[in-house]
Amino acid sequence: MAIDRLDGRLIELLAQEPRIGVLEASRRLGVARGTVQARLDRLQAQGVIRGFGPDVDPAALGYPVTAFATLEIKQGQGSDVRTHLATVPEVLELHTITGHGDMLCRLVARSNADLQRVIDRVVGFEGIVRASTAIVMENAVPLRIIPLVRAASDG
Amino acid sequence: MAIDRLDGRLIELLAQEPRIGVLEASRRLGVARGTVQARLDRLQAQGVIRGFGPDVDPAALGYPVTAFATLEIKQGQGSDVRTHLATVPEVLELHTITGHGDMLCRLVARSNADLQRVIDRVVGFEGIVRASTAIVMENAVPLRIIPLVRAASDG
DNA sequence: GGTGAAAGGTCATTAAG
DNA sequence: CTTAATGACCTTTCACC
Repeated sequence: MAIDRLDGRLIELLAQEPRIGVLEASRRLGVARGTVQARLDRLQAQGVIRGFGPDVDPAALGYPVTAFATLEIKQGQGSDVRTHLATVPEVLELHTITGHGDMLCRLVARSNADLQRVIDRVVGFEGIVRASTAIVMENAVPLRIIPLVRAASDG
Repeated sequence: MAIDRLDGRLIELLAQEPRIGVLEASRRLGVARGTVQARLDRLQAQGVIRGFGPDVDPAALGYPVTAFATLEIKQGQGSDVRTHLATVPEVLELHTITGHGDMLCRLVARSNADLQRVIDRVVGFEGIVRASTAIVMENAVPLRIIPLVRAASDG
C-alpha cells in the first residue's frame, strides 16, 4: 500500500520537472526505464497519482480573489445544496464538515465586488440558512504535496 | 489577458486526457499543430497553465483524513507562524484570511486519532492563540477548474 | 513535410524478498 | 517461490527543425 523511497523520488522528480519523459526519469533516478514505467503504472493503478492534468491558475484566468465560505444547511437539504453549488463555476471545491449541517466551500471571484455576486448566487438557495465568508489575503503556503510524499515514503 | 474559446477547449481536452500530445490535440480540436503549440506556449507564458505536475491523492498515500483549521495568530507573529507551519508535511496549504489575525490551513492525517498529533504539532507554537478545527466528512465537490475555464472563455 | 528520438509493449534473464 | 528489476528488441508516434 505505502510507497517506497523510489516511488517518492519519482513523484518528486515529476513534480519538479513534469516535462521529462519516462526515459529521462530513469536516467535521473539511476534505474531501468521499465522500472520507472512499472512504478508509474502501479502508482496510477493504486490511485496515488490521479493524473497529470494541467495546473490552471484561477488568478491568471481573471479570478484573483479567493474566499472560503462556511455554510449552514437546513436539515435534509444537503443533497440539494450540493447539486446547486456544483452548478456555480466559481465554487472550486465543496466539503461537508463536522458541525451542525455545515459545509465549507472555496470560491473565486473577479474582484472583491464580484465576490458579492458569487456569494449571492451561492446562498441564493432555500436550503442554506446562513453563510460566513473569509477572504484570502495571502496564500502563505500554496497547495503542496511533496513534503507529505517525503513523509509517506520515509524520505 | 483572457482566454478564448479555443484556449478553453484545449485546457479541457488536456484535463480529460493528459497523455495526448500536441499532434493528437490538434486533430481533436480541428486546428493546425502549430496553432496548438502556440496556444500552449502562450498559456504557460501567461501563467494560466502553471504546469503538468502529477496529481497526488493524499488518501492513497495513507492520509485519508482531511481537516480545515482556523488559527488565531498573536499580533506580529504571522511570519513566524508561516515558517513553522511550512515545516509540517501534513499542512497542505495555508492562507491568511480576513479577521483578527486569522489563518486557515488544510491538514491531512492518517486517522482521526492521528489528527490530534498533527493539530498538536500545528498549534504547538507560541504565536498561535487559538485553533478551531473542522473535519471533512465528505468531499462533495473535489477541487475542479474546468467549469471556471468554461466561464472565463465564455464557453 | 522529413527525421531523429522517445514512448510503450513484450521478452528472457537475473536478483532479491 | 513469488515479485521485481534489468537490458534487449520492436513498432508506432510524436516533437523539432
